[in-house]
Amino acid sequence: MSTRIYNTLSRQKEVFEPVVPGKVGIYCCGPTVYAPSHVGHVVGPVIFDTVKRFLRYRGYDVTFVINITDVDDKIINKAAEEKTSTEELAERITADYIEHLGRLGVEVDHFPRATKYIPHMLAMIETLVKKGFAYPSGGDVYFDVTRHPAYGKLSNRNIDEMMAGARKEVSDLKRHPSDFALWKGAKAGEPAWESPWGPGRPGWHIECSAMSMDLLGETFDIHGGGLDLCFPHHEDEIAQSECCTGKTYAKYWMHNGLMQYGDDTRKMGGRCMAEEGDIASQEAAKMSKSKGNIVTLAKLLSDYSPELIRFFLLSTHYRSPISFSDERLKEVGALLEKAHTFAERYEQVMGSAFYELKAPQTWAEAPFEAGGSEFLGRVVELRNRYLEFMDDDFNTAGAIGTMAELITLLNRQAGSYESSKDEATKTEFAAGAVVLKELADILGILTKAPESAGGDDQLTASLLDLLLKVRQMARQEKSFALSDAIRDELAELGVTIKDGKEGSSWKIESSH
RNA sequence: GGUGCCGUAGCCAAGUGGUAAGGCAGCGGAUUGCAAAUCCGCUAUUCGCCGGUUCGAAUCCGGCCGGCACCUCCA
Repeated sequence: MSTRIYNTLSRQKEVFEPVVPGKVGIYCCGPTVYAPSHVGHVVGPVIFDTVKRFLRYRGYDVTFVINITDVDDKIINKAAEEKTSTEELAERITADYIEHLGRLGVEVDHFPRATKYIPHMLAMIETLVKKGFAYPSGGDVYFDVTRHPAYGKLSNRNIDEMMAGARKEVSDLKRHPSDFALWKGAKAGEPAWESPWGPGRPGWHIECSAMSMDLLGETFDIHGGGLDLCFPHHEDEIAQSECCTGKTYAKYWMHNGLMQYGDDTRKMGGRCMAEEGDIASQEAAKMSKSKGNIVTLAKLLSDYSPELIRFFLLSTHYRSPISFSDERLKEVGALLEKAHTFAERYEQVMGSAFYELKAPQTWAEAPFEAGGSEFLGRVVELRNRYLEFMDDDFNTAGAIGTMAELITLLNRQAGSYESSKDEATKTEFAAGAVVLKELADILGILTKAPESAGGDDQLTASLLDLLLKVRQMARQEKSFALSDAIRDELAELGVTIKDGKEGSSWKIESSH
């Protein structure tokens, strides 16, 4: 069984073979920290976290890196606007970002900061200059794209064609219009570091090369990011890295589709956003503002559970664009709720929490020959289909489909046990539930019971229990008008009543 | 103009040569005092359009239509 990855470099799916057997390094381009995170900033992290989880399940030792760009013009401008230092602004936004990733279940091994890697970058730039791939010019240092024959291999472009479409003015400090800055001479008042070419700061792309190679090696496995970063950012990373080391930089390039807001197609997937001065983005911003659909992550996570956001992002194949809307979120939420309802049922049947189940963390530990009954045969079949989907370029949308089928199968088995009270049926049910947990762990969902919106306190719980007791009396006396009124009115307060064979239960629905 | 991605039911979404997964919504049934939850059944002769290749195509090729992204240095 082998995992295949769509590699942007070759524009086809390739069998995944790590550079170092048993180990995998993943680098994902993170945000420029100048404004609060929005939903687009977490698309890549959630996807690549899932890639990490799946590869770990497949037995690899995975290291996952997301960088933080904490030196940039946008940060400088924003800090000036807010009358604070760039350091303070960057720290604050970074903390906000990392906290949100944590809530979304994104497990990152390293968050390297650009400002901590200045010496690494300077060393690289010096090497590039020494080797003749870069040249100093007026306090800046530029990469000479004409010296790199493979320039354009990732985004499938050639420099001459691009010139035809060039629409911006070209700096006269450059030899070729496509040359890009490795180092930028400092202007007055800007954060600056000493360099052989005078005080300045790193260019846009060099940080990713320096940090990824330092943490993952000069040749590493997977480099990810939003589709919008493919050119020029990733193209330039490849050029400068491979010219510097003479080795292959990243083996597999994965690009995720961008988040879209309904009709408004403002891109949201990468670490950079359209400049405010850009006419197109002004219109987009206006449109978004009037629709009220620019959503910060903080706002989003106050309306929806982190788990739902994560599940939503995984419900579409990662290479497709994903549309953000409340309707879509609600739709996806229905399936997630079904899964949690199943978890409750599991607890009733087994007397222990589904969320606490210890499922196999790797493929090798999982008992693939569950054999025997038709039920377990079906479970294993569904697991295999799930894994085939994931092996095929991390098709989470397809995998979720098989999970939905597994839940239906498990519910049926639960019903079968509840009516027969047959111990063997129960044992099989338990084994099937472990498989569901195993598959959910790969997606990073169903890790804990959904948080209810308030009502966690003892008094509320006692009052609701009391209300249910009163209602039960009413039902026994067949005062259905009364019992229904209680149920209806509680429903309006967001409390759902379920009448089961074993008695009634209440549940406070979360806000959405 | 260049490069690339996409177009599958009311909606969302898998499927890349072998005869259309799954979810939401809807309808019918079981269950229920009625509900909720759960289960069962039904719901695309058809995959933007037109040609071609093939025994066979949503899947490959060509053309067209429609949507989107990127085409640089402070995106």
